[in-house]
Amino acid sequence: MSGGTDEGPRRVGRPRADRLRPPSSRPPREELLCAAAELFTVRGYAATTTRAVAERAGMRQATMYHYFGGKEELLAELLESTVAPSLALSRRLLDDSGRPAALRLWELCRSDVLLLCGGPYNLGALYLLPELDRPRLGRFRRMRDELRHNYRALLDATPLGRELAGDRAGLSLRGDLVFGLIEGVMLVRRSDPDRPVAAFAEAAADAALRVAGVAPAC
Amino acid sequence: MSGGTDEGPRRVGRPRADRLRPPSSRPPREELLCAAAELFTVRGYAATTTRAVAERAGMRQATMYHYFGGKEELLAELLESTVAPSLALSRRLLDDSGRPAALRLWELCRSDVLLLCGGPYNLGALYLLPELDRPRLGRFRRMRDELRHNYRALLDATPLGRELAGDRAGLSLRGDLVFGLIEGVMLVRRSDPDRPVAAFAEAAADAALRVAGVAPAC
DNA sequence: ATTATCTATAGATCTATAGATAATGC
DNA sequence: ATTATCTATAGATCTATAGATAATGC
Repeated sequence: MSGGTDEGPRRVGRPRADRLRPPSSRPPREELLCAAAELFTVRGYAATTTRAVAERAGMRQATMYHYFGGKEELLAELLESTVAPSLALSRRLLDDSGRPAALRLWELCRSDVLLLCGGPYNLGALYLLPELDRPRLGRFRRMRDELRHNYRALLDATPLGRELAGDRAGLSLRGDLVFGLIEGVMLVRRSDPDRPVAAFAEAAADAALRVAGVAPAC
Repeated sequence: MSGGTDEGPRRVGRPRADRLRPPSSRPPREELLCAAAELFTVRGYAATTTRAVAERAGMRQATMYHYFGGKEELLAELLESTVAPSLALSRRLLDDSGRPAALRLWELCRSDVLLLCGGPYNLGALYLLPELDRPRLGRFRRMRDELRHNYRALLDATPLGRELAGDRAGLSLRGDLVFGLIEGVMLVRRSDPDRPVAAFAEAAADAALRVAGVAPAC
């Protein structure tokens, strides 16, 4: 009879005051991040107080400062988690010169949409936050810039990309439109949150290639 | 020598305390809306205080309440101004059955992008505000829903639309992707604010038709 | 008299820190 | 002893209202 899911609170430190909810097996940092993700997307970043985040994670307001320096640190960690996997994939795809560039671009788009729409919260909606300009979010901004740059590089490696190599402005425009379409899926998701994700991601990737003008079958 | 631009303060009511800036010829309501547009887009809606708006408009915080019931009313008026002209145009285009539907859809896209990117502030960035669910913004939500519906109706009237008339899910998906691409221009604008608007609007409209799959020349 | 503005402020927050407390670990 | 949490709070806001004031209009 041992090994059940609820092995009782064997934790160090003063017990929590909130006896209403189960002790929760996840580490407190994760509980805070999860609470922040929900509140930032549903109520808004600036409108969310540190008290609301902490209380939803089952602890008192002051306790949050044991794990994070403030709201901004929570935001930075959440944002980076939405871009890191796509960035890593984009690097791998850039190196993999075996397959056609258009195909690799398609895969990046599909995977990026999956990431943006797969999680329980629409974290992509935070990309328009004016707070993104704050210094502490510099690392996220740099990651996103590199991702955008990698989209561009894949597009340039395409047959159409080589053809238009002289037309820098035109290529830049197409690249930004593709990137905008992919990140714009957060708007689509908002208008219809219950759409099946897998099929949607493929449809969005198809659309991105049509925008780029490199659709395989047209 | 009369008829100069600065005919002196001949206004009713107690003079403003702020002597530092010129009396400003525009009506106070407009000054407030303009200040709010800048602050909401640059600093964020929730992060902007009533004091900041009023002071930027050249008056004291309390005076704002003479013109608006609060921040939310400013937001509602700003948002409606970004959608009203496109909505009116979409109605006219739906009635004008003389020209091909694809062409009319293109025109709506172009005009919508022009509206979203033409003004001095990126008001489209406010479309993701969680505050949009508040009751006072119901009118804006309904206007935007009708606009989305009219995009869909134009797409349905297209040759491809008639062809796919049975595939409701597919059409809905394409419609949402088109609408998402157009509203997503605010993301593109954010990443490159100084792009020439007119050419960009046409390029975005072209891209929208490619997403829809009804591009004239492909 | 009417109007647009001002000053002052009550009441309600919210953040971040200081210091106490109640567990486990040794 | 170490740790995770708690309680309490100082200081800094922010919103919305009450009531005073300084113009013009008649």
